[in-house]
Amino acid sequence: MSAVVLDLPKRERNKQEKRVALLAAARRLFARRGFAATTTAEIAERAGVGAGTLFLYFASKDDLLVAIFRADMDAVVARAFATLPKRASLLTELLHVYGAMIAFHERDPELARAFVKEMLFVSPANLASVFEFIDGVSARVAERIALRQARGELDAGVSAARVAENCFALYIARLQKWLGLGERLASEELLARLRESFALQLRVLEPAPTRAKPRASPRARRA
Amino acid sequence: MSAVVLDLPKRERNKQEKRVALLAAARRLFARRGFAATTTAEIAERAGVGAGTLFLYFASKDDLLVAIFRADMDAVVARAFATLPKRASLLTELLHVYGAMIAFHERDPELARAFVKEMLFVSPANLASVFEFIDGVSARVAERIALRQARGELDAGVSAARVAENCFALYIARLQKWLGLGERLASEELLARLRESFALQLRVLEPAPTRAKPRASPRARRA
DNA sequence: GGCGGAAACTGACTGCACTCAGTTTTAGCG
DNA sequence: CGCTAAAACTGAGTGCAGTCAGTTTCCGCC
Repeated sequence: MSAVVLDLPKRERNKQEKRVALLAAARRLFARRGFAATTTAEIAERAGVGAGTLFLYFASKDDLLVAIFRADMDAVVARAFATLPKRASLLTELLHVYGAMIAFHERDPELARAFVKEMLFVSPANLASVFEFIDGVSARVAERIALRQARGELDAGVSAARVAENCFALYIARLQKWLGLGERLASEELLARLRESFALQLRVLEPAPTRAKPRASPRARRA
Repeated sequence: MSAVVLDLPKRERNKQEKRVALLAAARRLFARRGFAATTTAEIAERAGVGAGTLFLYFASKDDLLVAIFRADMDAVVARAFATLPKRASLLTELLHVYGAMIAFHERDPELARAFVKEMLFVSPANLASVFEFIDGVSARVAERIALRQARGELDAGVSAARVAENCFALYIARLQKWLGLGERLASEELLARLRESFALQLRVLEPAPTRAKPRASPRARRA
């Protein structure tokens, strides 16, 4: 009866196992049959629990989806930051990261649609997790900005954190519009639009002396 | 709407009347009982049509909500542009307009939540209507920008339309986050955040010569 | 007027997310 | 070890959005 907590109380362990089993079952079924066509009863059965038990672990079917997505997105983002192109511009770096996320969403548009629609309207626990994700991405983006500010390449008088925040907002808005359209637009098109939005936002970071001049930007010159 | 041809073929007229009756019934019931607590059967009954008929006019309950909201928002925006403060800064004008929208959303947060969640994921007809709304607001914002560019107050080398687009994106993202939090944040707080986001985006419009100098912007100077 | 066909309409029905009263499992304690 | 209470679990049940086979209404045409 020692205080060894190595193997947690049986209860806790069971709960963890069930949670994991539910997530795994849901992931498989969503991928195979699609989100809408998968019933919560199926998921519960595959996970070896009662139909009602699922709802002790996740507040809703959407909640479950968000929990799954969150984990996957973490991996996608981590990889994207690990493979940042060398000696690239800030804009290129941003598009590398957000492009990776878009590519991920593109892999399963139905899931992505459901996720993006629900992500801000889930249970408090998952909502916190979503914000954690957003803040995590923004913070790493802010680092990339701050790094250049420190080098004097970018105007240090502008808050890197705020710019990063705005960029995420621009990304989310564009992504939603794209998913809402239901693939009527190629993802390349989305990326191009996002590039424009980012470029416009990032302009505030250009160091004062050189800004006004029409740099090397021969595109995007409509009224 | 409108274009009420005096005697349309009876069929067309009946259809219009039913559509209007459904919208009216839904508006009343949503306002009284709330969105979730109102059933489509109730709406149909109040409108004097069969339960299934509702779905001949609106693809889903959400679709119906979006149709209602769209009309109301039009009025809100029109009024906001009609009451723009005189001789105010662009930022002030923007906050006047978007503030009016936020105030409207605040009046019935449950409806607003449902609307914002669904607006980009509705039937093609309503989706087009939503985009029309977004583009309409952005276009009028762009006008306000262009006007100042013409006067030489703002850098004319930046696309007013793009800036306006970005502003709407920033608004949507902030609004969603706010509604997702479920009123845990005061709307004043939301407005303050939006002001920051807008201010940062609008910086790109500042005329070149004066920009770098810490002009008349004593707030927002954190790392 | 009356006929044929199409468009509009209906409400009983279906399927599914989510609930909850009742049951089983676990943990703490003498 | 029982014993108790609470936590976890269950699956039959509930309510509702959305469907569809069958019915009614409308319209053009002879």
